[in-house]
Amino acid sequence: MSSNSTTTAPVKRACDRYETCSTSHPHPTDSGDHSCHRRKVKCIGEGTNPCKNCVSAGLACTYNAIPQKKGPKGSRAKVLSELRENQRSAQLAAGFLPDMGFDGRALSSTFARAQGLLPAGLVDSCLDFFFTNVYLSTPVLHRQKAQEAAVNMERSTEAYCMIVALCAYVMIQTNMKVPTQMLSRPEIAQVSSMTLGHALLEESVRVRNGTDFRESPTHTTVLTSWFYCGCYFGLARENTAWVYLREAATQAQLLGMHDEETYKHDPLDISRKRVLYWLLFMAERFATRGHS
DNA sequence: TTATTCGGAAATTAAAAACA
DNA sequence: GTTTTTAATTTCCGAATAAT
Repeated sequence: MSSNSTTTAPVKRACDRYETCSTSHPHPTDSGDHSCHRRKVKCIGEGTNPCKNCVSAGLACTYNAIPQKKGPKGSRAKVLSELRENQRSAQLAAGFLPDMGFDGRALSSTFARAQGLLPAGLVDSCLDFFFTNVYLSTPVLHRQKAQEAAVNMERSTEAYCMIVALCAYVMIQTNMKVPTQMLSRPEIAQVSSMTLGHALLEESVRVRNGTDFRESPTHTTVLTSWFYCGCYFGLARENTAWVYLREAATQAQLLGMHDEETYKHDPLDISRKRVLYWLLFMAERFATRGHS
């Protein structure tokens, strides 16, 4: 923060990075491919354009990239919850504790989470897959919100069920190829992504049944039901799919998602909630006509 | 020898938590 | 409200490697 200007030059902005899109991967053909940022060298020249490095390399020099936002995202209590969870696991292993829910409630083993079914790496690749392939046609969830839910899933059953449902949806609907090195149990590597998706769907449904989510619906629970609906359609279990669609629509109604005033304070999510609500509304309409 | 690459330390920044 | 802490991104040092 306090750079001594008499002895050290202040850090300047390096000429262009790969892309302006925050989540994209570097693309070798981008004009910024040989920039100081890419080369990890000091951008020489008092903010001049072109900078001296680009001049000597005979390259175009631009400063078009929009920097990403810095700083923590989502809850910061990640480390603390990780420590708590480690301690809990150790005590569980030693047989000192009954299995507790991540919301602090005691869980019967019927509703406890399955261990090792969904490693963090797999969550990340499912999210990547979702936002590069599925999201374009159904932008119902903001990437940053999804990332926050993924971080919170350790301690929030609601976030856990939504993320597991999202992963199941990706695997069932798109038949995403699961990289085998991401699977913590070697025996899982043998099964198809459809089967793994089915297992994840059942896990999410089972764990959610241990909560009273119906009494306090949220955007997350609506999304979870929506993903269940998509999963069951993918599995050709249409009647179950319709039930979850109606559940999602009812929760959305209870939440007041039809009234944009209720979520105008959340600019990050407003368009996603709008899309989700209208998607549910139209699907419900379609369902009513189809069954009448 | 000089040029280039890239691991990672240090600097920077902003959000969350703690405090008054 | 302000301050502190934490966690994220960005810059670019300097060792390793490649090219001449």
